[in-house]
Amino acid sequence: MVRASALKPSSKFFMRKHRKWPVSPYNTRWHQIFNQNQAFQSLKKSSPPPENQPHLLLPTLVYSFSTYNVDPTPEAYHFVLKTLTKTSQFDHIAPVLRRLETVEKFDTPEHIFAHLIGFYGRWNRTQDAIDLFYRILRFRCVPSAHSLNALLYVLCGSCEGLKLVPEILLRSHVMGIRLEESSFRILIDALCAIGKVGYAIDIMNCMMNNGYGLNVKICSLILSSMCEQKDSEGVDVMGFLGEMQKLGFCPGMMDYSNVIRFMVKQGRGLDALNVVIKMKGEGIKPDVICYTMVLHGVITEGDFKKADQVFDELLVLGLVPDVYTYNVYINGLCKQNKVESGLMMISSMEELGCKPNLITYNILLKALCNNGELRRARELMREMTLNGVGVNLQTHRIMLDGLFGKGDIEEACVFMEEMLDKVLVRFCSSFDEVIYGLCHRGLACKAMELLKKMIDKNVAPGAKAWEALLLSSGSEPSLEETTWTGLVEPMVALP
DNA sequence: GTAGGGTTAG
Repeated sequence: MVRASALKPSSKFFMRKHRKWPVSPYNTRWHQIFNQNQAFQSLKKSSPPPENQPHLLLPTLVYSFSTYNVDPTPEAYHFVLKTLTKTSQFDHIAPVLRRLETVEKFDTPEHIFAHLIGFYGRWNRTQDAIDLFYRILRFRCVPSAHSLNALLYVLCGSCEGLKLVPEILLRSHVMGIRLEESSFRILIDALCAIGKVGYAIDIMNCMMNNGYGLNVKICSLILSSMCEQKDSEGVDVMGFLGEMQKLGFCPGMMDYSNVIRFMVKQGRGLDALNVVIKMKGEGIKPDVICYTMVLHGVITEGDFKKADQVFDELLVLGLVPDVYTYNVYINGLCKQNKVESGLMMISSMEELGCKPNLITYNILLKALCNNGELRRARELMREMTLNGVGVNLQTHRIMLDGLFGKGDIEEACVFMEEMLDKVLVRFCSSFDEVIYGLCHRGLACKAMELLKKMIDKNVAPGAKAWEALLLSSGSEPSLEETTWTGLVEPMVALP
């Protein structure tokens, strides 16, 4: 057969001129569509405000189309349903669906159901969403993964919903729906989000058994979820990675940084270093973040020689260490008791245009305090303020622990009072130490004074402070009954 | 199309 469009313009003209039966201008498909459009426009124009008169929407639809003597279109129904969902008119949805199901003859487009299922989900009406899904066939609609996915999104939003998934999947099979990659993806996402990585792997395997190829994003997601497992004992990340690589997975920078972080968290710094070696072998240049994590891991393992090698290597590769890298490195120096070298790093960093931050200073302050060099610690604290780096609770705690550790209890008390006046703090175990120390030196009165101040400032004393005070109260005649009740009452109100 | 991911202490 020759299509009209394939004919020459002159022949088309000929056919129109010599048609055997003239076509009625009122009965064409074109005319019907025109009328339906007119009816739809009139529905849109005259539709009542859904907030006040939602019950009038459906009659308006029926009226608009009957005026133009045409059947209502799926778009008109979708318009009415969208209007109702926008204003959350749950009760008025059912009659519209009923008419759509029993009166209309057209095949209802699936997207109408996907939209409604999503709407029910957003309002936690899971059962409504499920019921509608089961009803889809009755609307002369062949459901696909589109509406199934809409329902899966709803179910994956809650633990109770997730439990219903197996039943829904079986039912979908009966309904003739073919699971798509996107459906598997939704399930895997949900399982990873609740930490059920084992099940997520099962689903991925099931997906590949269904003829789908390896999906890089799903692989990465499962790998990163494995790395985030709280109970990481026995989690074989490298084993999984190897298996996936055999199947053609090419891990990227983020995959490897997840693995490195996992190793370092487990205290396996040298394994993390091996990951970097593996990366280089695969032609991926690890970035400064990977190196910083590995440096941290190696230092935690106490292998300072390796740490220096790692630091040199990153420089050779042309990577620019940033404040994180320097902090890790300086921390390593301090662990080796090379505080002077650490302090010198501050100047080198500044020369290289990398400003030391609060953490840099806290690391060095702690090292100085641990060495009993309180005077230099105070100097450094002044210096950091001058450099525009603010102190935090941790800074104060380091100083207080330093003063207390050096046995300078009087200084410690002064410092603690300063903290209570200046620093917003809810709890600080160092305060307990000071109170404990005072009690053990027979200075229970001073201890009591500080405790009162703590309670005034809404700072909760810990068990150690209370215990020390109770034990020393017997030998201290100055602690009267009223003092105790005065202390205990506000304590009850503490968080 | 890109970003994401890393540091003290408790």
